[in-house]
Amino acid sequence: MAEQAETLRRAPLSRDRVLSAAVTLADEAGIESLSMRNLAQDLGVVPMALYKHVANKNELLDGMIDVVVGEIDPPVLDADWKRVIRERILSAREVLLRHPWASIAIESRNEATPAILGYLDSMVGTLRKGGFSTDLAHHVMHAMGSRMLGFSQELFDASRRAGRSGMAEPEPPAAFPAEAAAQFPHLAAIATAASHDDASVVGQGCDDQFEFEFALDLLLDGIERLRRQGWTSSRPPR
Amino acid sequence: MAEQAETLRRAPLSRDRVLSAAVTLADEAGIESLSMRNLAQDLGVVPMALYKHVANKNELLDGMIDVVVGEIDPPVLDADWKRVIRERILSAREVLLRHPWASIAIESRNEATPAILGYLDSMVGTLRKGGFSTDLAHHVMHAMGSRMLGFSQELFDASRRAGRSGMAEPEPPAAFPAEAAAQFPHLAAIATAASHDDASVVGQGCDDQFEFEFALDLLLDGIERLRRQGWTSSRPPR
DNA sequence: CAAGGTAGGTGTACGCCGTACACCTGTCAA
DNA sequence: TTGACAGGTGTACGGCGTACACCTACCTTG
Repeated sequence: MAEQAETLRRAPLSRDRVLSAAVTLADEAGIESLSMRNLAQDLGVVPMALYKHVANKNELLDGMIDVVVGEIDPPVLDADWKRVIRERILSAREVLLRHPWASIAIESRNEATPAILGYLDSMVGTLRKGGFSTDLAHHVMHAMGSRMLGFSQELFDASRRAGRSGMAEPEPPAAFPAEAAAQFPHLAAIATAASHDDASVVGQGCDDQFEFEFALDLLLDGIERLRRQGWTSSRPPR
Repeated sequence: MAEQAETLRRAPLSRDRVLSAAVTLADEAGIESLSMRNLAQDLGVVPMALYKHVANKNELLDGMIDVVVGEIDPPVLDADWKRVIRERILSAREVLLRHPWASIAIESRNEATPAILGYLDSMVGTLRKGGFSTDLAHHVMHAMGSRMLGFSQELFDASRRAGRSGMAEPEPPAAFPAEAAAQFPHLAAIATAASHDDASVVGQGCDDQFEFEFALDLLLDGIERLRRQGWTSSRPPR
């Protein structure tokens, strides 16, 4: 009887409930805690029940990615291409900062999901409307790479690390250890300079948002120059 | 006796032998076939034997990464910063193309290995010698991101996919499916344009090497402009 | 030369993982 | 009333990383 009550109390599963529970679990406990078993437990259900709503774990990840991509702001209308793209990418970045596991998940899938294709397609549309040739638009998309989706492969980047191991403690300031400083003097110089010139930045002494926008604008400015020059592929026949 | 003979015939394990067997296995069978058990089998040894030479699987991956990074050409001497950096990055790219699993492995580690730190440090050194301030060099390193190591996060890129599932068949030309073309018209336009304007490019109609160098030069040119202008961080106080 | 420490390979076992497959049960259409 | 079916359950399998106890061949040292 108690069991029956519990069964009744529980809202029935659905693909959407599974996906949003998965997103929440990954947000809170890190992507590596997202197992079918853990997810099922969160939903008060036996692991195999999930398979009535998602085909397998890969499809679950695809669904989670689409949830995240759906949170990116739609393009601003009636603005020049550069502003539209810049703002959309910065919105994507905000979304990915809310879901630090997502960039990792996107990278490790090997097919684009429909939602991502839709997003990219709309980006190309913005470029075309801004006067880019198909050719140039194509190369621009490649040049932007993952930045298009609001993240850049930073090699070793604290916020992405967070997606791996849940709420790992923010890690003490961890100034460049002396031995490493001797071995990597140039990196040490950067590390100390970055942490000194802005005392308000704690811990890792470098402002990710600034770096992201620096690279984004560097690219956008270069791209704008190519567009104004009427750049066209001088690709050798090869 | 036969067993004894086998034991004798077999060269003794060593960290180097373990690492290079692991690299070979990942090259040939794909990174997802690299399990401690498979690796041990290739070496004619029981899985736990590996743990006498590497602490655990993560440390194995770190070691493999260092092997790969060690294959990158040293910097050319006596050339201007731009050429030194460009050539070194293109060398890194060649290495990573030989080991398609490596970019994935590098991305999924969360600490830089000493070899990578050494590589990055020497890159910063090149910039500094080329007249960059520590500040600008820092931002440049961020802007280059993973391109510094010869790969860019391309979102969905055939060569990196190969690192996942061994020698997956090269996949038929796979022209943009008609239904998708309707849904993503701009992507379809790019896909057809790219595969038409160079008949010699087979299958996926887009020249990865060209795209890589396009983005690389776009960045390098923008960076060169900042350097000439004596760019300095106008980072807002906050 | 005997003794014993040690480096390195072995065997077993544990707890995770994804998921195949058979089953049960409540609901609703015919 | 019946029976199909959607959706939750239980059991089981093969794979994974690796802890831990062991065994054995060698080298050092008295």
